[in-house]
Amino acid sequence: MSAATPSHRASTGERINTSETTGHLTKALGERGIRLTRQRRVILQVMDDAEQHLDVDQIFARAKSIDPGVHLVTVYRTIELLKKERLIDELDLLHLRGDRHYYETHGPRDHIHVACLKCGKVREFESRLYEQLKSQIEKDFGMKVTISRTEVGGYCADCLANGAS
Amino acid sequence: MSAATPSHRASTGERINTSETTGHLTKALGERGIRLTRQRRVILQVMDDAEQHLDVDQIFARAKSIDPGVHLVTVYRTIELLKKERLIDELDLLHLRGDRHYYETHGPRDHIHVACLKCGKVREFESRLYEQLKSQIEKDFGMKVTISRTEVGGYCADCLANGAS
DNA sequence: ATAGATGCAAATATTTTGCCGCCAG
DNA sequence: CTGGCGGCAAAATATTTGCATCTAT
Repeated sequence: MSAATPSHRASTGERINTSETTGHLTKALGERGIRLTRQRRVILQVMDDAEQHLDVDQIFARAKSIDPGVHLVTVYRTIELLKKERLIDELDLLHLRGDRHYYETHGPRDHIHVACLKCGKVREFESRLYEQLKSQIEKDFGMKVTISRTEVGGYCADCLANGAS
Repeated sequence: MSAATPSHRASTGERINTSETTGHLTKALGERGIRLTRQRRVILQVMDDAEQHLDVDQIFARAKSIDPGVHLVTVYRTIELLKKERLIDELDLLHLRGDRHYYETHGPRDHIHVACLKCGKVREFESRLYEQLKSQIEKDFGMKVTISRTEVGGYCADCLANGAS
């Protein structure tokens, strides 16, 4: 959490899924009085259990393997719902692999996605500087910031060592 | 329309097009030995003259009004070329108005796009903090950062005054 | 019971591709 | 001249919508 000793997450962006996180999305929707259908429960579980950002097809595939009766359209509709409720974040990862979108549960702290343009590895990064930056924007513009997304691309240490541009 | 008057650009992201910028893209491509066709010159001019980020259809419309013989496919192909040459940046503006992409010429300094979720106004923001943040990422990961995109959403001073959430 | 969700198919929207004739260098 | 480029149509992707049916509360 300090600038000098940054608290970025594990190297490929994995998330350790502790028991506290399990069922988080389901619980959150329930508390808001939103109907929990069988299909929704499955999709929410997939999102909660995800060790990293997933695209729509990945979510669909995992959901289907739990319950074959989940339709792709329902995945889209549920994602839309979760976005509206601000429970998940949407990423593009700089369109590194085409224009698809990726989703991940909205954690307690915003983080930056850092992608290697050569090997495609994506890492997460948190920094007090990022929080300061958002505060500065709020102050300078007199606005309330509710969403932010930062994606950074470049060449990672490994790829540089192997002679990337 | 204005909050404080800090060190960022004009309130709706306009760019004053000085004579130094004119023809910048055309010149850059020429110097790289890339063929300058009639259609490309038109599209490059549109991008250079743009006072703000444009989507593909806007670029197409402006190009057609200069030279009706420009095809949409050529716009796509030229944008792809410019992206590859790192001469333009691609934005999504947080998918505020759907999933279309916006493009703008890559200026000398990176800037952040700040969008109001209610009125849709987009402003630009530059900060030393942002440069520091990128340096911190480079140092911590031992990587070379070559692209970065930050998009922030919230409610602007005007909309807050008019009772936005 | 009933508002709201899902499934399915079809519609949209956006971007890419194959092929051939044409033009910038 | 000639290899890359643009036009056209069609394909590929990605996402949304209409409507009848079903279900969580």
